[in-house]
Amino acid sequence: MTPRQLEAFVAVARVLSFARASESLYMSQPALSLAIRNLEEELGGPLFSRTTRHVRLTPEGSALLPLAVQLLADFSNVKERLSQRFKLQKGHLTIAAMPSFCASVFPPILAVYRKNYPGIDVSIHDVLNENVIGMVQEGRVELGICFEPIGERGLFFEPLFEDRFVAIVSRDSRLASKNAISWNQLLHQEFITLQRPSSLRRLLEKLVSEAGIEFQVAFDCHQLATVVRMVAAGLGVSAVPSMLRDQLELSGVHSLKLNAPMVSSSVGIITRRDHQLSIAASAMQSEILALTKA
Amino acid sequence: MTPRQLEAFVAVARVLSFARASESLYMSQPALSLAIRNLEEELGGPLFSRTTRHVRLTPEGSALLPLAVQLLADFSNVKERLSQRFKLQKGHLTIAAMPSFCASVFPPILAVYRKNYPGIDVSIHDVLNENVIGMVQEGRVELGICFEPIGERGLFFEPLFEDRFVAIVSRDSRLASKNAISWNQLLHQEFITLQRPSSLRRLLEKLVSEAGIEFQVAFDCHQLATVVRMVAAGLGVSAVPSMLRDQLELSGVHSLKLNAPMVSSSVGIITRRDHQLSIAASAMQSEILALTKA
DNA sequence: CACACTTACGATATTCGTAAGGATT
DNA sequence: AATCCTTACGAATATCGTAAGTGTG
Repeated sequence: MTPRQLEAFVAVARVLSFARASESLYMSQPALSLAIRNLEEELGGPLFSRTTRHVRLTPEGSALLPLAVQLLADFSNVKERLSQRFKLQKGHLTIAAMPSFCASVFPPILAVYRKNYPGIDVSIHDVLNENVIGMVQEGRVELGICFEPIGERGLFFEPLFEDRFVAIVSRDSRLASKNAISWNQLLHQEFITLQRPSSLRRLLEKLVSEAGIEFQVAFDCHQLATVVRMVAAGLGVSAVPSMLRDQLELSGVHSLKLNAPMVSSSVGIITRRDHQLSIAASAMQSEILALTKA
Repeated sequence: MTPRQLEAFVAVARVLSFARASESLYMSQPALSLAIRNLEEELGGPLFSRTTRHVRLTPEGSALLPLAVQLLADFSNVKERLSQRFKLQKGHLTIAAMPSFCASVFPPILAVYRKNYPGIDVSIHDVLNENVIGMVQEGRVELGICFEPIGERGLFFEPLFEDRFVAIVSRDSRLASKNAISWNQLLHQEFITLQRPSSLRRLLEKLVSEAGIEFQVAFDCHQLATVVRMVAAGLGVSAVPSMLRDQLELSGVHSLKLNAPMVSSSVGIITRRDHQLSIAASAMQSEILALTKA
């Protein structure tokens, strides 16, 4: 019992004529006769009563008709759904990214992606850097955007760009006129940054200690936005990822390049090494690569 | 996209191995490869990611799997249902029969039918003779059992037996010792029968008037059972269809043959002339014929 | 006699199985 | 080296189309 046979059956049942049905099926009338005959033999009895002059449904044929229509519709739906998925007309994508990325370079990328693939729904998990890695490892998301993980097995890291720390100071500060500043100069100011659980704080401490520079934290809090507001209010200075630079200028602080030692970290896309990406995810990966490398 | 291809897909997805799946599908492994390949090409993308050493479902393949399983189950169900219908293992039959038939010869026939085809549910409409004809004409039932209709177009009448009227008298009656009686003798007694809307009454009046015999009704009521009880109580006599004879003896009345003029009517099965019977119905027809002609 | 479905038969397309090839553990 | 999937090619099968047959109105 093939879909083709069911189509033939439905076509004949609709018009009650083998000849007319054969036209709509794009096949010869004898071929249609055989197809119906085979179906009848497989099911075990006649579906039509033919009197060479009239074609009528048997009671069993009447019983089959609605079932066949439903079956064909289901078949067609599944096929269409899968095809759409492959053609990226439908689908779902899960991605985790660290907040700094979500707040800066990600939105315009998402806009382009959504324009190119309007049928793909995207769930974005803006979570801490460590959680990004965890969610990818657990398979809860297909893609993750975070700093390069160290020593994590089973993950593949595709680098996007180097994220350097930039200094931020109040516009009223005497440093605001400068374009660049050294770590030593920066850390002699009142320093404001995030609290310990954050990866930014940990990264900052690790990089700074490796460079042999001492620093003291005057204020720390949870939200990066708060840090920025405090800097803008003249309470102190901070160092934040460079990818936030565009945002910073709008927030009323001034950003400065930090001179050597260059403290930077690689931002990239992580995926599970042993899992193939959905087409929706690999399209997103390509999109991110294209728009950040440029 | 054929059911065979879906079966192949599901089999591979279940065991994640082309080689093992090919065994359970009773086909060679390369043939399975091709089948999957064709399915993938039709749907527009890969369903499995093959690394010559591991076979894994792609996200799209994972999406297809439950759909394919459901589709195959539906397919199988429809096929099984139709086959059962043809094999008379499942089905439904609607039949209308006049009450006298239902009360006498029909139950043992139904018992045999049910024994032979336990999967067929039977809806019996025990309605007045005229309603039997109407229900068949309207297509509400497939079979009808009634007196031979006169002048009804579009119906086919298959005669079963001649139903003669028999006289019934009280066991205490002086007529109870006789085996036969004439209409004249019977109608000189207090006569009890059904009221006018009933076909029995109409038939009785018509036949008797054609024979030129006058008769007077002392009592009439709606239920034949009541008539019988009244006769048994010695209130009078009656004439009822001969097919009820077996029942009558149990009801405490005595039945006698009625001599000429022989008043009889043909009982048979009516069907719509332009409609084919379901297998369940034609089986019932054969059963009735076999068990009443004998 | 004309129309509509069935049967018969040759051609085509699809599917299947065997054999060889390639890649990974 | 062994295992597993793919590719290649010939064979079997199924399906289709043309032509002839059959029964009905």
